Amino acid sequence: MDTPGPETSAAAPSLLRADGTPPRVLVVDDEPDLTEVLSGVLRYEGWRVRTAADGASALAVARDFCPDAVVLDWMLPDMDGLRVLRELRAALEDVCVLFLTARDAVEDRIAGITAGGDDYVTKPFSLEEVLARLRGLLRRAGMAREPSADRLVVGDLVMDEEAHEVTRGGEAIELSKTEFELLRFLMRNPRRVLSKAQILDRVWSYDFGGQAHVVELYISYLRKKIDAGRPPLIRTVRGVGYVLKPDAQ
Amino acid sequence: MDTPGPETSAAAPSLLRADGTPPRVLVVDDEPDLTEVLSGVLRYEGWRVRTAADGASALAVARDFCPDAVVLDWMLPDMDGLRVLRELRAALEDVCVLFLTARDAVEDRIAGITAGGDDYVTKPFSLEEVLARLRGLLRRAGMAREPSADRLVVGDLVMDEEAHEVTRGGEAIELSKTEFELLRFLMRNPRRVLSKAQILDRVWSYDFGGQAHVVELYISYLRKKIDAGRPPLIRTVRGVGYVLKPDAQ
DNA sequence: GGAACTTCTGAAACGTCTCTGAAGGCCCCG
DNA sequence: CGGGGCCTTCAGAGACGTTTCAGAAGTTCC
Repeated sequence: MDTPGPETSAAAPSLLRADGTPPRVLVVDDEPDLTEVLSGVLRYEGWRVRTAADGASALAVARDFCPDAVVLDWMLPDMDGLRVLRELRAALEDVCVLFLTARDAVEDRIAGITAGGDDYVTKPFSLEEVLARLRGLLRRAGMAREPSADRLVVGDLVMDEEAHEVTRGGEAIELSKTEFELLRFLMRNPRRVLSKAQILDRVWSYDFGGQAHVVELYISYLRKKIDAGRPPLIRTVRGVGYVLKPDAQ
Repeated sequence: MDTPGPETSAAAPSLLRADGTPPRVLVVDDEPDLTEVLSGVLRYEGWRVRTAADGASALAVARDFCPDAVVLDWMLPDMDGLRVLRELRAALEDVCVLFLTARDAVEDRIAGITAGGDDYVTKPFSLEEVLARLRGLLRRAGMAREPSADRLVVGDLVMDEEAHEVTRGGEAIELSKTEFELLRFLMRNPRRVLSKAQILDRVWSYDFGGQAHVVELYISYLRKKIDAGRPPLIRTVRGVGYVLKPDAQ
């Protein structure tokens, strides 16, 4: 694994608690690799992070740490997710929970539990997906700093994350799910060169074995839809990666 | 599968007390799962929430908390619903009560009791149903902020929640109960992509074990009735969910 | 008790998306 | 000017998500 990916919020966090301190998140999973990567990226994005490997220690840490959000594996060695959720709720007033779960397992049991402000993501997931969900969770819980935090703008290119809508110069652009996530990552890091490895790490699932070639392919898809005929926003930096920036060099 | 429970009122609560603070609700049920989910959604919708698991503690909390509304299970371990209702009324001046009851049991007795301004819902219910009833209760009790709070409009599609009426371009549209609730949820979250899991959580009963396939089916029913021949309001966002939005673009 | 309607299941057809492989173009360097 | 990387694009196969149909089970109403 390499350095944590860059992100707008590292420079200017879009979310803050009422008291002005960075938001706190507790990551609970029994795979060290996963908590490792997740907490690395989250820290880089300006979150205060703590981790736990099982339900019991998660609850202990939660009581002490008072996180705003919890990223919680549904399958833990000592307790099932439902019980952890219930005890978390009992211990903390307003905590958002983002579940991590296997695609095939217990999906229906989770439905019904996420009814509040909670959310869940199925494994394998991309980091961008988790980050986007987490941001959404906190935004909806009233921790947004700016009301328009879900509106990304680069030049005349505009993305509405909630509506899953992209326009350039007012004209709507249809994107597939992967194209959308790639563009979101680019738009969250404007004027910053992103390597293919970084993009692969963020936009594709962590267990994706594929080559960097996919990134090139999807960049070309995006160009066709976004830059077609217009001044290009997506630039190639040969041997390094790609940048998204408005024409002013 | 995916995203959390958005709701218009989270961003801009449609109900407020006279003093500008959020409305207060007390949830009384002896099933922790149920109070869990209910209080989660209600909190998310901008209510102040307290819970109780039996009649005695419900009364104790009520005296201290002074809720505007009470969601009350008709079958509690220690007292029957009638007695709790009577004591609530004695303790609090203007409180609305929403009963939760089994479909087969005592329906006629409850019907007589709710004659006041109260209401009831039979188990199993959908969250949307409970939320709608609660909103109705408070609105009728004079806590509505906007007079048109029960009129949802998206493009030329109009829903009158109270009258259970839907029109598009002035033309009346007949919907079944499930179709109506699905459309209501969509109309309460216009221009926001809702995942099938979210929709399932809100519109179908909490004990519904079914798959997301039902959502797709009912979306297709709605399209047939609402979008037939006209510019489509219901859009599919592949791999993510569905959005309701006027053709704008 | 039957008719109309609603709700949900299962299966098949369809379309789109995602990724692989291969060919060709561009750029930089020798 | 030629060669080797790197990048872009095309074409296609398979996987996946969505829509639709048909029908069974349950409900409501007369």
